[in-house]
Amino acid sequence: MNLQQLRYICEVERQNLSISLAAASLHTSQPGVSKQIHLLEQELGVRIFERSGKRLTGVTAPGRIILAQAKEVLRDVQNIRQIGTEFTNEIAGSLSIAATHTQARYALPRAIKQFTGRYPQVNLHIHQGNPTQIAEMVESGLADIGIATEALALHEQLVVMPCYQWNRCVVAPPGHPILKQKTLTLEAIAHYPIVTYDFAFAGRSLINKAFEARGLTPNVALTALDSDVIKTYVGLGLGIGLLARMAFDPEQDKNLRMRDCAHLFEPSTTLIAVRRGTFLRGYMYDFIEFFAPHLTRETVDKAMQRD
Amino acid sequence: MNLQQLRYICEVERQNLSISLAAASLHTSQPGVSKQIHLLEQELGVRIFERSGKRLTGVTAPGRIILAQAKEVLRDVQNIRQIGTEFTNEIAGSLSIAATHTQARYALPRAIKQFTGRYPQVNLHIHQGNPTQIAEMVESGLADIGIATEALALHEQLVVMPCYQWNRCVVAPPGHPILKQKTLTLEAIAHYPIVTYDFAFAGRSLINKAFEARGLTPNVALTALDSDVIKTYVGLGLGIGLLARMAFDPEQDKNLRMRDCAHLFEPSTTLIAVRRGTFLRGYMYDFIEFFAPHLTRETVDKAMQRD
DNA sequence: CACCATGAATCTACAGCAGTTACGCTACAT
DNA sequence: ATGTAGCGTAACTGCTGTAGATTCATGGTG
Repeated sequence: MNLQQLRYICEVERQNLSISLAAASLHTSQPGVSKQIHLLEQELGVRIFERSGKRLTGVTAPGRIILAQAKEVLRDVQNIRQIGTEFTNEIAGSLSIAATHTQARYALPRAIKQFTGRYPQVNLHIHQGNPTQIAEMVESGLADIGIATEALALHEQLVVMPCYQWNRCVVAPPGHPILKQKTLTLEAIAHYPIVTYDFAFAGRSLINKAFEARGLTPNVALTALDSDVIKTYVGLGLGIGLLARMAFDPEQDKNLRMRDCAHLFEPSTTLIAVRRGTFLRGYMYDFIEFFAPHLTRETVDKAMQRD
Repeated sequence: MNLQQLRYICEVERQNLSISLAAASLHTSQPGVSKQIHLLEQELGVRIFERSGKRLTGVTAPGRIILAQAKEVLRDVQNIRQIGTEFTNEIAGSLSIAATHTQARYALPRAIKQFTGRYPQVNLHIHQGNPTQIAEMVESGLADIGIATEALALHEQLVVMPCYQWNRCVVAPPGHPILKQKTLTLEAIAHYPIVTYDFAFAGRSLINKAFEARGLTPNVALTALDSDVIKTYVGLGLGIGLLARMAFDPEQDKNLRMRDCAHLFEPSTTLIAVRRGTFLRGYMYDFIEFFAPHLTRETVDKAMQRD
């Protein structure tokens, strides 16, 4: 058994069971891949792939387990490489962050600015996605760090740490009656058409819960995937917006007015996640600390230990 | 990078930084090992071993991390091999159990008997040791399963599951005054010289705690590493024995008499441990279930998932 | 139903690398 | 000072993995 063989079977699976595609993507020849896979299957004494004639048609039961382990091995090998570069060149490398739109747009910029100032030689990649996609990106190693408010805690492979709490606000065009209410209530909000987040995002479930608890059924006119879309439609007079407090910037959103409503909803906690067992470069620890100052290197290490 | 190189550096570390010994133990030549290690160091760009001239004198900081990861890789590779044999030949293989003397002598035999009846083709190894050694054996992969009462819970890498509870008994030669007491008390026990377990073992700390709680200082005449030694010295009249209830067998220990004292001490829980992330052969699940019937395959899997 | 396109296995030739043996060099002990 | 244990270097050998050409199996299509 060798690492090459493990790479081959993983790539073949990733390429929908095509040996030819896998060979191409690994810059090698199709017969080479074919042969190595056969050798591995022979050595282990089990078929990894199901075949009908000469086509690969599926993954066998043992194959599934073997593939999972093989991925584990390859990740660990990748880790060893990381360790090498970390000690050779502490300030260069790449950092890949997966975050939701709201995080990327409103929470990340400050940390990113600090980070690029400190580590100009680190290539930065920000992937945007919904919380589930973010969890998957971190799990698969496509992203080093994931930031979101939901879904992360469900994944066993992730080490999840709380960053900060936040709550919501109501935005409306100037002069809207909701802005004149003495005290803002859920009843008042439910009275108008609402523009807010899609279900997959930003604690949308908490919003619904609050209304339900009061026996109210809010009139949600439009759900959007990000705060900017919400604000745009509120600006168009489609209704009042219900969004993350941090997503409102009085400087920029001059065409809207905001009222805080932290007292109406449970606060949400933004989480940061890394894959368990991954070797974190020095600058990754620093980025985490820029983003959430209480998450020092020691805190993060402890969380990863605890698991 | 390849698996061979990782094997080499691990073995060199294990052999106290001797390349020659590592080469011998891996059945290859010294220059081959030397060369591969240099190649790996070159590829990673960091020295793994510290050298003074041509001698290896230590492990560098990055080396320590790399070695840890390398061991992880090798274990996972071993796992893949296990998966192969599991599906090729479900009933053959080997099972290595690490247990304390008391467990091996009194608790294991029944499960072992059932096991060998069911799986005659599985090679069985029982390693004896103190709880700390047992934990290390399981962690390093030297043993598949560890059974002990203490120390296991401290290791992060282990998945620990409770098996059964037990308590202690007093043994003494026939006619000893302690056997005639109407009700057995700690005071009565403390009145005689005691022969019991060494501190590392079998909830010895619980014994001390019970006496301290009553302000008693027991007169411990002799501490032993196993129950049989204790019984031997009690037979010689050195004092009364305080040992695990299951370690007294009226059939065999005809020269001694026993009094249960479950009411005097907190019960101890015997634990079973496997290394997290290890692939368990089918028969290993079965062994665990033979030993502790409530630990079904599902229960064990869940415990390993949870971590 | 025949034909074709696609994709995997087989065969052969070759290149590169791991492993071996012989030898030189360095550190440390006596 | 000298011997010895132990690592590195060099040249060679053999094996293993890779590439290219070809053959074989499958499934789709007119």
